[in-house]
Amino acid sequence: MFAFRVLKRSNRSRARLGILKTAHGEIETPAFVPVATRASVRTMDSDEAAKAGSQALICNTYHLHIAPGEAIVRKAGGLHDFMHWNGPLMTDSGGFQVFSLGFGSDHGMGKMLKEEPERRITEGAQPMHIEITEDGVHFRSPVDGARMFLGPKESMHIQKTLGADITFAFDECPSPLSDRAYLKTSLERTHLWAKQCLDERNTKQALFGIVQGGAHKDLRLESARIIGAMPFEGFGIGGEFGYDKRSLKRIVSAMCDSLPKEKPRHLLGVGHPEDFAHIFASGIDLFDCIAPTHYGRHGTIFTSRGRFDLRKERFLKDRKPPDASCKCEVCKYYSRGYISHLLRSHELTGMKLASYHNLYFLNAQAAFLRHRIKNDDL
RNA sequence: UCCCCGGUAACUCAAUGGUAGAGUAACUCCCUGUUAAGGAGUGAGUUGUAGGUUCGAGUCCUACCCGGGGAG
Repeated sequence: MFAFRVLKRSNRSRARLGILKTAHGEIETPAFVPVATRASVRTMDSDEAAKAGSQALICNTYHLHIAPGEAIVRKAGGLHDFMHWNGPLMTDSGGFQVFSLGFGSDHGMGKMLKEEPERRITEGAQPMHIEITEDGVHFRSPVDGARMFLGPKESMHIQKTLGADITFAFDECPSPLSDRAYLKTSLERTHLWAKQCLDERNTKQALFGIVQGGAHKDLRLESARIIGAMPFEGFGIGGEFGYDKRSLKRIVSAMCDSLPKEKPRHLLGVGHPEDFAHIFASGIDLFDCIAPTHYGRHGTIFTSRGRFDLRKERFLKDRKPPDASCKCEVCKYYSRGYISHLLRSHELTGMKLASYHNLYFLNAQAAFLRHRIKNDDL
């Protein structure tokens, strides 16, 4: 069961309020979707993720295939039972790992750039540790070095076995260093894979196609037109959008204009809290980001007054809560000083408290922006 | 009182008589569909003190100071 309904369109921006229904419950959109790569929002159990305001989670096909393997998850009753999460679940296809374990690893960089790069990856280039072919991608297991292959068929099969409510088509997330020629070839491959994923679809799970195209608006629009014409239940928007932050809003807005209006759009892997308003105003319904847990474990908290690195010594004597205007349990009971002490001592609880606050803060930020759309304020 | 061992960056320790280094901590910056409880960078020293030998001493010699151990 899958349905998406737009409840309200803003007359001030492309923002829209909606409700997405799955067999495991509804999602009020636009919504932030926390990342639970290995079937857990890092440092938290599923109840805590829910308490922090999460409506849905997104797990990863590649990671769960490697450990514990989809067969074990299925025998445990499927992903929902396995991780004791009764709400909507998504699985990402492993397409991002084509980048992160490929060119991303080679060049020691993430998918976002801050300035114009000096070197470019050109057509025909291959990453050092993986091989990208027409059919899919050859990886080596980080566990035992065994050869493994992930393509559209394989990804869809694993995702079916895992049993999330929403699945994603297998794509190539191109490196931000890719030149136009590489991007065009990669895009054709991603479009081909999208079709092959549709051939493997099942009736129990929704399938979202993924739009790519890098920072090139024309390629983005071409991708949105091609993927948008395919019978997906929704669409993921992947990759990067240029080193200038304003280009994200420009490109995402343009893509939302050319994707089917009645279907949900999920912005993949983007979402620092200061960008939420732009993301909403661009017409996005769902988006996920590792930021709350990733930054939390590294000691950075997001607050209404900006980011703070609680590992810094000056926070040890700080008796204030992480964010005075936050309603989360961490801010209710614990001080920056305590969390700082735990983080500086490498206590796992410090990472957890920071992660939990961050997650709550981001979910609350999304709820607040939904409220603003409701009140014609966004 | 004597004997032995030691004293080098904030901490723990390196350095055949030839430019004093590392790890940790500190500080700064970074992290966006998790290769990440991670990464990059910076500052950091009268080598216990005072002499001596030497072209050159953290290193060898003498005295003293401090710490640890042993003998009596």
